[in-house]
Formats: sequence, C-alpha cells, structure tokens
Amino acid sequence: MAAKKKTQFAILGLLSWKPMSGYDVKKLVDVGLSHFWNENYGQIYPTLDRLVADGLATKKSDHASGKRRRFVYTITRKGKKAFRTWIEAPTDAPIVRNELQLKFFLSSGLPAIDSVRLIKQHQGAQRAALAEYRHSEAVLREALQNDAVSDELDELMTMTGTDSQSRKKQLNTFYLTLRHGIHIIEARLAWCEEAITSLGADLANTET
Amino acid sequence: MAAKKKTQFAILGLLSWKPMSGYDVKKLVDVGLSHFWNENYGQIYPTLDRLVADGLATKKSDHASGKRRRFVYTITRKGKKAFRTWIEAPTDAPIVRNELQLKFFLSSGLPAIDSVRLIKQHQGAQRAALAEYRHSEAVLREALQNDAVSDELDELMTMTGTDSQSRKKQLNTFYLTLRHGIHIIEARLAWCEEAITSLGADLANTET
DNA sequence: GACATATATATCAGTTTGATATATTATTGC
DNA sequence: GCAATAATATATCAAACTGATATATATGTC
Repeated sequence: MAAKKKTQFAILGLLSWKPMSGYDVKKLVDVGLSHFWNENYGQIYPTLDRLVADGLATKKSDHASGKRRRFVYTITRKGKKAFRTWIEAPTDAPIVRNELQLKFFLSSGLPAIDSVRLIKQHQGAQRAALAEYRHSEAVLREALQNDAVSDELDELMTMTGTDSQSRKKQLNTFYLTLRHGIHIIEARLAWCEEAITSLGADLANTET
Repeated sequence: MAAKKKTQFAILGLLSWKPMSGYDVKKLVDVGLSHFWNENYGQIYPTLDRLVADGLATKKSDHASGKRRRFVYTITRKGKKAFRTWIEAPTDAPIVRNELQLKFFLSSGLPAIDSVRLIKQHQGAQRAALAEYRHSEAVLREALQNDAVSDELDELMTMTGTDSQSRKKQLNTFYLTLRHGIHIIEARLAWCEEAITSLGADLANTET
C-alpha cells in the first residue's frame, strides 16, 4: 500500500476554520505548522480537487473586482464528519528524518573533530530557530495576557477566520503548539552540548 | 525537482562499516536508527542496484552451505568518497511529521476535554517508548563502563562489523544517538504535562 | 515604466511509502 | 517426526509525497 493520505485531513482541518484557497492552505501551513508539518502545492491542489470529488468540500470561483481569480474551497457536513473521525482515530507516532543524527551515527569511523564540526553547525541553526520561536512566544504571551492581538497576529487570526468568542482558545492552542516546538529545539540543543562535551573528552584523550 | 535521495547515503554509510545485504541494511536501520530515520525495502533494493550501476558499490552473490542465497554489497573507493562528500555537505534541518501536533492544532474548535484525551494517549505511547530507551541506555552505559558487551549488544556489534579497536568509539556513538532520542521523548512528555495543565485550567474555568 | 514582490494555480519527474508476494532455512510445540 | 511459525532474504508496485518550476495577474517602489 502507499503512504497515508494525511494531507487530506490537514486540509480538511484548515477548511473547518474557514473556506480558503490552495494558496491560503499553503501559507497557513507554512506559518503555523512548519515545525511539525508541511505541505506543498503538488499535494495541495490535487488533494483539494479530490476532496470535492469525494463530497468533502465544495469549490467556488471567487473573482472579486480588481483581484485575480481564485478558487475557494468550503468544507461540507460530510467533510466535517470525516475530519472528526480522523481526530478520534488512533494517532500515528511522530515520523522524523533527522539528517544530522544520521550523519553523526554513520560517521563514527571519522575523527571526533569532524563530528564536533557537524554538531556545531547544527547547534548554530537550532539556536537561530530558537530565537525566532522565542520572539513568537513573547508576542503570543502578550496577546494572551492583554487580550489584544498585535498587527502581525491579527493577520494570522484573520486567516483562520476565528470569531472573537473562540479567539482566546485558538490563541492558546497556537501558544501551546509553539511551546512544543520550543521544547523540541531545546532538547536538540541540550543534546548538542552533551555530545560536544563527550566528544571533547575523547579529543583530549587522543591528544595526550 | 523531486525528493532528495538521502537513502543512497544512509546505505553507503552502513556499507562503510561492513559489506552487507539489503536485508541487513533494513535490520540495522530498524534497530539502530528508527527514532530518527527509516528505510523500506521498496527503497533499499533499487538503491543498492543503482549504487552498483554508479560504481559506488559492488554486488556479489553469497551462497554459504545450508544458507539461502544472498547478495552482499561492498562499498568501493568511489563510494567512500561520495559518502564523505555528503558528510561534509550542508545538513538539512530535521523534517518532522507529527500527527499528534497536527490534530491538536487543528482541533482547537473542539471541547478541551477531547484535546486532553488526545494528548493523554500520546503521553502513554511516549512513556512506553521512554521505558524502552532507558533500558537500552542502561545496557550501553554498562558496556561503556565495563568495556564488555552483553549478548544483545554483541549481536549488534557483529552486524556493524566493528573491530575491537574502534568498538568503544562506536559504542559511544550508539550511546549518544540514543541520548538524543531520550532528550526528544522527554521534551514531548514535558509538553504533554504543560498542555494538560493548561487545558485543565480551561476545563475548570468552563465548569464553574 | 522597469523591476521586484505578493497572489494564485498548475504540473511533473523523481523519490518515498507501506504493504504484499514469494522462497528458503531454522525453531518450536505437540 | 512433522506441522506450524518465525526468521532470513529478495523483489515489486500503486499510490503518496517532494521540490521545483512555469505561468499569469496585481501591487508596490524607485
């Protein structure tokens, strides 16, 4: 059998917030889900059309004056049901493809100094990512405390189509999702420190 | 362009330890790399043959008495060079597909109690995984301290074909790789606690 | 008015997935 | 001793997914 068709449910979940185009789907995934999920156009457009074929969504041409034509997809009752069924079904374990770990594991035959260089590059990238996440975290935390969203957040909330009633709840979901990303990046950084220390001891041993 | 052909390098890296069959590759990936990498036969066998076609490995039929025929692949000098080139090339950021996070993020419209159930299931699975990792960690730590490997570890070391000289180094690599897995699982569990607490407060609020 | 950027859809070769089919040897239970 | 089961081993495939590119319209800016 082939891969698991999760794209379908990711899109259905986004459509359950608000009718949107394939372009909107891509943008939302990129800004909100990127550290634990990703989708690409090659998958999004065919999947949207299949959703329509399966009666899980409807397609409507939207040609607002002065704007270019776009196709807006709306979730159907059947689509909402399919989405809920997926939510309640058993959840697959996270799937990871971590090239740094692969390289590290396979390069045990190379000098420790090479492994350290490898890890330090990764460490730099993860630190940069953490800085970005920390910024978003601060923005979200402020919004949650003051009950008022900044401009950059307002754009996101507009995209999700959340009404003011459930907005706080959604903000908290965003916040917790981000917290997950931060936990993971911190774990990677903690490992980098540990590995560098361990390999450093090796280095010192072989030098003496 | 298409996906990135990392399978090639994963296999090349394993062949750099020891000549082996496609079946051996699969087994090694499953036992040693499964928490940050995976490969499947549909990918392994065609890739092995392409490695041969590209001059990065050689194929040899091995038919030991009483055993069934197998094809053993040996890395060439060109293959080793290709492997090193990949090690030194920039490393892609980790790619993750975490269905639990996807569900959590998309289900902010559902009652908090549903989200909590979702997370608790995940928590159970992660706790079970952690227990296994802790066991392997103890085995490896003991081997590193006593400089003597247990039976279950000896089998793994035989598979990797490591000579006694570089064995300790390889053991330490295994250990550090496992530590990475532990850090990640602990991060996931820490997030579960945090999320459940946060949603629990929500629950208490809506109930009063 | 040229250039860059954002919006928006569409396509596709090549890679990856998850499973299944097939065959041989080893082990275990009865 | 023999039937069922597990382990070893290769091979195959439809369907899903990737990463990029092509195309076109609208907006901002220098």
